[in-house]
Amino acid sequence: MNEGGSGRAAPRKRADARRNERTLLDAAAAVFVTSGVEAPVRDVAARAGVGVATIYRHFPTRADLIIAVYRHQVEACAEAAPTLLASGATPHAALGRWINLFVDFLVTKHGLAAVLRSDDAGFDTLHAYFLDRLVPACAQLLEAAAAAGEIRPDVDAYELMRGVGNLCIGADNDPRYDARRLVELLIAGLRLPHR
Amino acid sequence: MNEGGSGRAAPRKRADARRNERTLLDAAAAVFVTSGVEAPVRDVAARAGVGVATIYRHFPTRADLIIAVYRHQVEACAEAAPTLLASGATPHAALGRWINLFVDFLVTKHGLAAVLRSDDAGFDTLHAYFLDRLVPACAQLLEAAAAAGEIRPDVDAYELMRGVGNLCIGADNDPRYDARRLVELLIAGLRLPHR
DNA sequence: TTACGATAAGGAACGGGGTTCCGTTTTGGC
DNA sequence: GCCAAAACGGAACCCCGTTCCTTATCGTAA
Repeated sequence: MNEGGSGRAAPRKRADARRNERTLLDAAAAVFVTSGVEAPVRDVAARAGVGVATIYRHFPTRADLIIAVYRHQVEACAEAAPTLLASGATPHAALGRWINLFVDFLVTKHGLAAVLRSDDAGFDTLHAYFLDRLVPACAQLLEAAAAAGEIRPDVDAYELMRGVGNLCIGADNDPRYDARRLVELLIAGLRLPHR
Repeated sequence: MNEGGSGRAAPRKRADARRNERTLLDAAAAVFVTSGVEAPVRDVAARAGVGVATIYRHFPTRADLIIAVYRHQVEACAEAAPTLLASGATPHAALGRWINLFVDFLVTKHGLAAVLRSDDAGFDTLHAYFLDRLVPACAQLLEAAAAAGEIRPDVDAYELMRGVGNLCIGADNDPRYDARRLVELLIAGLRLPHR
């Protein structure tokens, strides 16, 4: 009875280490909800009842902790793309719904959009993960919509994802700013004038 | 012969203080160009050959220094709005050109867009200044374009400025990301389907 | 020209945050 | 139960914005 029997590569961690990893993920998730993604590392450590070094032992950088916390949701978002495409709606409608999923994800995570856009070297792995996972999903939708003649054919998935992410920055804590609305306008701007 | 004879409110600063203020503005401008707007205060002080406290004496917060450095260009941008409106083009074309001015300003100032969007309390005066100055200019263009039936009538100037500013974040140092293009798409999304 | 008070300067000091180091504790195979 | 390896905790370090306190400079008036 190894760990799920998936392989022998990982030498299996000690029991306390596994326990702490879970505890840390839960603590981080809780702190991120109340204080935002950029909450001090010390806060997460305190909430988990561990020392700061324990965080860095499990997650080499802040970015890795954030990735671990949100991995499930990012995966779900990526996997939603083909599902939406196959759901019968037009490709443009599927694109719109998928973008909405992404926007909802971002605006409900305080500060995540800002971190996603940070050019701090420490967040490179975070950028890479999000882009690797989501850009292909977005590209699939864009290609389908372009092939159907619904949108301009020259829209780059990377650029669009970056733009949408940027529009979501600061969408929390500012009642006068509605990121969803602006993203809708941006997506509307993609449409070809149908004639 | 007072200082320009505008009034007696300011007790006139000492000569060295005036000299240092100029020196600081020049140094800050130079440092911002090479290291970005978020360059360490100490770098600006070193470049100007003064102590850090001197910066804070002249500019109570980082934000005030940034405002002072870019004040001229922000004013010019704000004043361009009525000029463009009166220039004979359609209101929507004037809006497009004005937005381009704003975007060009932002993307050529490393990190300024990011700071403009920061929710750090220290940058409140910076936000207030930019918004106070530019939102009315933008609103004037939006109203004209809406009145001409060229764009949707329910677009808020504040929201649009925030959105455009957000789209400009990180536009430098990423050749795959073209903020101008995305902003164009966003502006295109404002148009009413003309029928 | 010099002396003196007000103004401004300089740099050390403080506080906060990310990251690392090292002595100590816990675990798990023998 | 013993011991080496693994993991832990928190102090330590570094960077950065901001403030404080001492020193230097300016400008004026004798």
